[in-house]
Amino acid sequence: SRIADQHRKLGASADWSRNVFTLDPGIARAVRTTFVNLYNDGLIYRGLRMINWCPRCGTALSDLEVDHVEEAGKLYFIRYPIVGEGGMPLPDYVTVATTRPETMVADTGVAVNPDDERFEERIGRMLLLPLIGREIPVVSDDAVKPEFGTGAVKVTPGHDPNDWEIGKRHDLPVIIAIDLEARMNDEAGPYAGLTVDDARNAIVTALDEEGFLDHVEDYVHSVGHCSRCKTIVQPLPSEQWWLDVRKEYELGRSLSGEAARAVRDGRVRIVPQRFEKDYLRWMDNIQDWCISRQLWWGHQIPVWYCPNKHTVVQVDDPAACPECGEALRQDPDVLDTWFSSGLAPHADLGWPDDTEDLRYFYPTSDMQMGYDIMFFWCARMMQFGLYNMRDRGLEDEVPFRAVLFHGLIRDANGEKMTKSRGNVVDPLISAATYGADAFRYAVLTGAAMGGDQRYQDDRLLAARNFANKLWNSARFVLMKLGDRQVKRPHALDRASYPLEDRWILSRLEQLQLDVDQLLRDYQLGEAAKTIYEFLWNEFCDWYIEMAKVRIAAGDERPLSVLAHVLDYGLRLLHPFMPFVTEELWQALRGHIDGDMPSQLIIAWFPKSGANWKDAGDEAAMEHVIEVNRTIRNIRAEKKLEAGARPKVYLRANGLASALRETEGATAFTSRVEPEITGHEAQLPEGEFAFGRVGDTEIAVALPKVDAAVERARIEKELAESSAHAERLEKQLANETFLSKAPAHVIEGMQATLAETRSKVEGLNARLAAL
RNA sequence: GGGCGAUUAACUCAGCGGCUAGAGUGUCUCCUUUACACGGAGGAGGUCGGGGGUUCGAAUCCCUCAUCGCCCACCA
Repeated sequence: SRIADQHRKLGASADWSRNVFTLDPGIARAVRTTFVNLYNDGLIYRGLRMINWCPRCGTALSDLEVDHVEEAGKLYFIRYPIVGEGGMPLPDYVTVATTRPETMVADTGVAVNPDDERFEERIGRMLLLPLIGREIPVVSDDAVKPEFGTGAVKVTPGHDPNDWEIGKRHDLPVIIAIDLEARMNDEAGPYAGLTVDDARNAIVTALDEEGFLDHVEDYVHSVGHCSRCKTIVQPLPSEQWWLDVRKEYELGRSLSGEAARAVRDGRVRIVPQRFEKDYLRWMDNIQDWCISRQLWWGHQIPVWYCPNKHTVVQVDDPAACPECGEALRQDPDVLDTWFSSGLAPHADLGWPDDTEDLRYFYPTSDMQMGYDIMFFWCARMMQFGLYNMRDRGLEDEVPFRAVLFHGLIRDANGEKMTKSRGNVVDPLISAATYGADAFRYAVLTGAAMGGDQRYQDDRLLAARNFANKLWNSARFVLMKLGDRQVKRPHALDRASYPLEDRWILSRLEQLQLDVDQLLRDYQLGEAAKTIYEFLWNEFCDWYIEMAKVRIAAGDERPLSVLAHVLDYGLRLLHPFMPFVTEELWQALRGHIDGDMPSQLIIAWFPKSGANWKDAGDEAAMEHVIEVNRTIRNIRAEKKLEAGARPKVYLRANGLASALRETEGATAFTSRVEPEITGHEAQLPEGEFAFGRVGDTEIAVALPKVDAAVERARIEKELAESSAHAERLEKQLANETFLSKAPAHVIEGMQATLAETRSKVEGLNARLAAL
């Protein structure tokens, strides 16, 4: 199918051998079995009730398939004359208010609130229905709100759900005046044959001409539309099949009750948690579900009738009526498609059969869907799963442990994508333009979990650039590997590795820890972004650049680190960007000695043992990076020639060894000639630009210095640093802060303050020297 | 009528109690340096919607207002 094709092209790593289709025989049997069980438990019944009817689709709809849209309409106030002795209308009347005057032809009563003094004497009297001439009674009913309209409401049991209930309570007749095509029928007398809209106009005009129309007010109210075709739905009484979701099928257990309980007691985790409230409110207030549809496509209801009014409800097609042997005719209606979808997790695994798949894979760990189908799908899977799996003794076993609700993708203007608007984006076109991996990454990181996002090309572009960056970095690693096969670096040999190796390996461990935690929290986008940042900003920007120096000098040890970090990086990124990572990994796998299966997709996912984790190494390397940034910053500000290789004096204390260890890298990546000394060392004669990182003083030799520009630069930096130091001092002088804040926060702040103070000192010294 | 979400750099979005608020795109300067110009180096750009409160400390928690969006509801 088209959608399966899209899923494949976007890299969904599904087990396609277990692909199922709604109308597959296995699912059909699950549907029938469920129906029959629910029927036998008395939860499914056929009944005449108010339904939502779509005149265009020609079918009943469930409440969920009706969209309520606010519309500017009118409230019509109509006078219904009171009938006196001998059936003559009196000059007195009751005025009712309605938004649908055309339904008055089917009125069979007028209702008022029993406590409404204004109508006390009217209750029980008869009214003469204008235009039609039928006599209808005034009844009293609690459902009427005295403060709305006139306090009197016309009762149309045939065309209004409320009135249907009122009518039942007062034994009012039901008149149906609107047919299944939304046209007036013979009950509408002179208006028969008109559409609902035309009838409304004609009736209002007639009422006005004959003096029955009191007045008209503007009124905004919501009108139900078919969610599929947007046609205004008609409330109609109709014989349909219903599922009673509140009725107990066992002591204390009902479909909605169990589905709500599973979430309340945490057996099912809803992510993000805020959707839990929506789910529970809906489940707690649920009404019977109209499950029959008058459509040609779907699972036909497994109910048969014979001419002698016998009804057969069973899973397998019956040959003849078991009671009288007459021929049977199957109910022509089909089930709401969500009835079968709701069986997904267990029916897909073979239920009602006792299959190995069902035993092994049920329940599903994580379920995922857009929040817009939470009630349609998630809610039904919960209900049916808990109900059906009782036959395995799993009455408390949920269909899935967690359900993730993601947001919707909107167009660049934030509009919902719809076929009618024509603003729908074909994911395959995006994938063809930017790559499926880029599409996946962009969509995954485009919004926080559960939030909607706008489809913007620049997000795709950024993701595509990342794929390209990854590709090129891997190309570099492979090029340097040549035909070598390397062993993974081993933490026991850590002392023999230089700082940058220890650093990137420590960072890689941290990445694994971070990704693991993020995935546990279902922060998929954050996990992807974290990997992106590691690979680009740490691996590519620093490690590869630094490794080049040693490789150029003939040192082969960085190759093992490069290969290992790339391997783990690809593994971590694979779930997010399966295509590039698999492709690159295929090229890489032969170069690493160790557990390298035939495909990345089946390779284990890295999980940190924290063997390389070393805070000291990370801090030292961070220092080196900052020193380099400062040097480059000075280069840029001083507008030094790109090809110039100025002398740089680094006067350091604590981190002097780290700087020495990475001296070659500094020389290469920042294009300078560094000289690392202690603080006591004297600078040679000449002009310098100064910087400072921690307790490392940086002096970049310059051709000549513009004192004014240098002073301005230092002053700006001084102002920022002083302000920062002041804030920290103030905070650290605060007794309450010191007593209440956690120790690590205070220590961190003290360290920062010390660093900031020495920076200020250094800046002041340089300013004085100028 | 209830409920939820959003409001952070020019744009699209992260961050959701702690150390000078981040990313991508765009923009400015420099660089065709031997993986990558779909690139590299550096920079500019934000009183985190308004107002109040809680706290040693708030973009982050509470209240309130505003604007936008969504969901639910038998709104004659």
